[in-house]
Amino acid sequence: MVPVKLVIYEDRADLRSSLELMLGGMGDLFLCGSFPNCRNVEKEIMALKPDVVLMDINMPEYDGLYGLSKIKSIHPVTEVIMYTVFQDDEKIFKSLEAGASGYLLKDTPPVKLYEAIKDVILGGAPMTPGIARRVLERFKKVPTDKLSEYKLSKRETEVVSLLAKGYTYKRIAQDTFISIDTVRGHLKNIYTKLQVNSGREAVAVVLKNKLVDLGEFD
Amino acid sequence: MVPVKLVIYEDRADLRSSLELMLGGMGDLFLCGSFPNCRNVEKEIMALKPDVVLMDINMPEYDGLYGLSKIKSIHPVTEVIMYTVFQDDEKIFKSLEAGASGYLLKDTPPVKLYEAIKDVILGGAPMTPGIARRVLERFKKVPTDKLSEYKLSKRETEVVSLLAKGYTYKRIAQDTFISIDTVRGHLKNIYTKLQVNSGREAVAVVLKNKLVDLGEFD
DNA sequence: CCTCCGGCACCCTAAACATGGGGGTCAGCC
DNA sequence: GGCTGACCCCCATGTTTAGGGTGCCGGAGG
Repeated sequence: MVPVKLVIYEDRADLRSSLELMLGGMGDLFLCGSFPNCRNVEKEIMALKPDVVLMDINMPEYDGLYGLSKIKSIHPVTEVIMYTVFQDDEKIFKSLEAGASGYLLKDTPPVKLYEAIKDVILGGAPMTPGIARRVLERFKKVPTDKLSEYKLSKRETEVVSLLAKGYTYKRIAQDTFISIDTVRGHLKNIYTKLQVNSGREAVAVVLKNKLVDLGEFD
Repeated sequence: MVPVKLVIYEDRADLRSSLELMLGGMGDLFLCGSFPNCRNVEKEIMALKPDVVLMDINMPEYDGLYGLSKIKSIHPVTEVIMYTVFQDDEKIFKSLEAGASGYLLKDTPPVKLYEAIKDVILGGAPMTPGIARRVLERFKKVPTDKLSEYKLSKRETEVVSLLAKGYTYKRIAQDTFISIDTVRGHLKNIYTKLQVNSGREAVAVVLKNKLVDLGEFD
């Protein structure tokens, strides 16, 4: 198998050189570059076209999040593993939104680091256990699904979800085979229950709380 | 360390018994029950109060998703690892929404299975690499952040995000220190760019595509 | 230089909407 | 039987929106 081309971004010189030593020594890794910050990330990535980047987040000035989004915009096939001491949700999710393929804390033992790099190449998404858990937490449904909280009836849910599609009253009336006045009536009750007083507000509420399915778009 | 109390749900008798053998033999696991379906899951969980459940998804009648949600509602501290041949998104995300702490495919080698159980106890979230990747995909912002796709200007983005909060034109005008007619003007352009023709539709579009931050609600 | 575009402002009109009434049927529950 | 809640319909009033103009300014770029 062709060796995996690896690039490291890490500001602390001592840590960087030990990473170089450690990972560069692995037979099937080819460490083709390591840098203390992301100032020239675009040039570096374009020149080296690495398979995997190990990216520290906390670096002066041009930090890891900056580097990550640059990499993903100019050479998206490069897999980026975030490597940091930080465990705060904001950094985690910003990284994942920007397309990071893994997220490791710096207390990760070297062997695991190596495994993570191999893993990411094989289509995995290596994460420190605690991080993985955080990620899963995001998926949990809001307790009792709020729909019951607002107690919208079946018909009301139907109407409001059509509203959320941007339909006019007329269109909603047609689709549900009821009169436009009835639609109005339902909306009155819905607005009361949701404690809003405009359709747009209602749409915002139901979408934010995922009360309705939007289906796919466009 | 106190042994981890484990319960297995798996309909295939052969697989179930080999799991029993394998995992029961581990010194720090205490296999306190194994069942071919979730018919009596409530009674069983209440009686055994396991630390971890290894849950097959595909079982006749009372399946793993059913079991999972029952467990999470009656004894939420029990960690549930889904264990299945299925890799389809719907099952994955339904499981995670319902509170599963891990998701393993059945091709997972036994050692990894054991590790996963230990992992989940330590607050991890063991996942087959491919699954982890799927999960991360969900977090990715829509490609190039569509904002650029729709090419909304800064002001337009601002206006439309206030609109998404349910504000009226008047309110938006006040908040942005511009005239209400200007707000109207911006909205006209926005609607054109988003290819919609009502505020509610616009709200739906921006929320679905996560073009704006809604901040937290209520 | 001049043109384009974002941002700003104003006007008008017709349509859509929010809100307040007034009704009514039917099913389920005490 | 009386009550409640979901669902249905109609009317009237005033406000808000959508969509169509027109015009002015300033900065970016041909």
